[in-house]
Amino acid sequence: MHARPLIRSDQGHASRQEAKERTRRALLDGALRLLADQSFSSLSLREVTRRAAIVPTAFYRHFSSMEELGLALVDESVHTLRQALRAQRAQAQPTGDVIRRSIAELVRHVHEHPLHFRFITRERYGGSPALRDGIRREIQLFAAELATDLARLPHLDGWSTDDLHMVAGLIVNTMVTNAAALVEAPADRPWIEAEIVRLAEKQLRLVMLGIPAWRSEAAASRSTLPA
Amino acid sequence: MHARPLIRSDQGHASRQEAKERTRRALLDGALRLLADQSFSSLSLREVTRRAAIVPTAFYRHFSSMEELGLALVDESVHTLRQALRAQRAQAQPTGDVIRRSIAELVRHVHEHPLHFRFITRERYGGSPALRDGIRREIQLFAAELATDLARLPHLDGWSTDDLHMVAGLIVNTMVTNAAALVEAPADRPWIEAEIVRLAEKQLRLVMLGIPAWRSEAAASRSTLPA
DNA sequence: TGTACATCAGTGAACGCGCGTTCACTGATGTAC
DNA sequence: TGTACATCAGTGAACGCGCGTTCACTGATGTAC
Repeated sequence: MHARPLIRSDQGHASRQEAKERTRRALLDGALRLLADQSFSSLSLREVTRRAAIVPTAFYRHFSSMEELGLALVDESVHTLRQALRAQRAQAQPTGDVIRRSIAELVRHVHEHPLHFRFITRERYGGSPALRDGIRREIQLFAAELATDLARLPHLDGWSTDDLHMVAGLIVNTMVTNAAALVEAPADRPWIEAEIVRLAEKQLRLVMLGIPAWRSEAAASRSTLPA
Repeated sequence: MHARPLIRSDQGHASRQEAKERTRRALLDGALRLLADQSFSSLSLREVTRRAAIVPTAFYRHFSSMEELGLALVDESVHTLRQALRAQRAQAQPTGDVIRRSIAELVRHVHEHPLHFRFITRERYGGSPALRDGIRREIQLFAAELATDLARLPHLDGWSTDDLHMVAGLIVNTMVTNAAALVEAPADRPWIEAEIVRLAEKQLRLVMLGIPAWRSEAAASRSTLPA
């Protein structure tokens, strides 16, 4: 009948809890490795637990369903990418070749976390509604952050919020599509990858060239209209 | 021991053969309807035959495997789209608002064949290697056809083949990504769809505005270099 | 035209298999006193 | 510090189910003569 103590002794450290965390990671990593070769919807709970070297029923100590595990994978896949892009933006002085540097960072990241990228790419449209929604939301978040950054560029002052979101969407779509092409490219023929990178750079440069023209068009139509 | 006759009487018409064709269609259509709610990899042979109202084993009279059925679906999904775009191109005089008209055609087509589009969108990255490859090939074909058309525009004479493919790739990627967003948009909230269309139009217009700038940049760098 | 035979789309029983989930359990780790 | 009890991650047997594929079959349609 005693109430359970609210304050735990902090000397016991975390042996049990650490072991649990290690198993959880083994489940996530095992799933991620299996997802290199198949879609999430065809991934079975038993396959994942086999990879993690636990019995199927122990799965439920960590996730209440495969879908919950899938959402955890979306979270961590997108989280690593967002961290990387934030880091890059922090050091972003617009010195010269911004486009080439952004793409180089994306390529580096795709190489560093190929399984995360493959997972996101595959499930962006192919997954369950919950997975798709999670990924869509994260991509929109990227676009929103990019729009905020764009708003600070001298080229784009005076642009409406709507136009900023439009161009951010175009850039993010182009990056995501090319990243998907990159991650699906056969690893044994590196020149294919180089070709994708080269074309992606050109595409983004073309978009950038459109920006000043758009601005003057908008300014022109604004100046001919009554306030 | 008689050789079987090489020339068949052509009066028997096609009753049996017609019935077989009807069952084949029932399999394809049943699969397509089921694919509105799930990915191809999680679609079972027995589900498909249930929809087509035949016994599972009869499936093999029409396809040797589910993968073969999947490839047939890719073929016919992309075929209808290519026909539509060819038709539009045939009547294409560059009168005024080309972008708005192209997008309107795409939207019309997405509405007319939603199941085909959803299937292509989902399997473009999520499917088996064979499906992905089939879809990738078809999209590249679109881009190549568009590049050929672009080469005829007065704006773009003097562009290199490589640059034409680059800009065609950018346009096709933007169209495909926006078409995917369209087909995944909730049908009960039509303003979301209108918003996607509006932004897609702006994005393509921005790309078009970049084209003259690109050309002069290329021309400039060419004129400063030795032939 | 009529008959005898060939073709073949679809049937239905059967198989072995991997699946998700239930349940009662074990035994090491953590906590109260 | 030592003891008695609580917690809980992981175990292992068992279940019912849908799956892909095999096989021998049926009977309507098509063909030869």
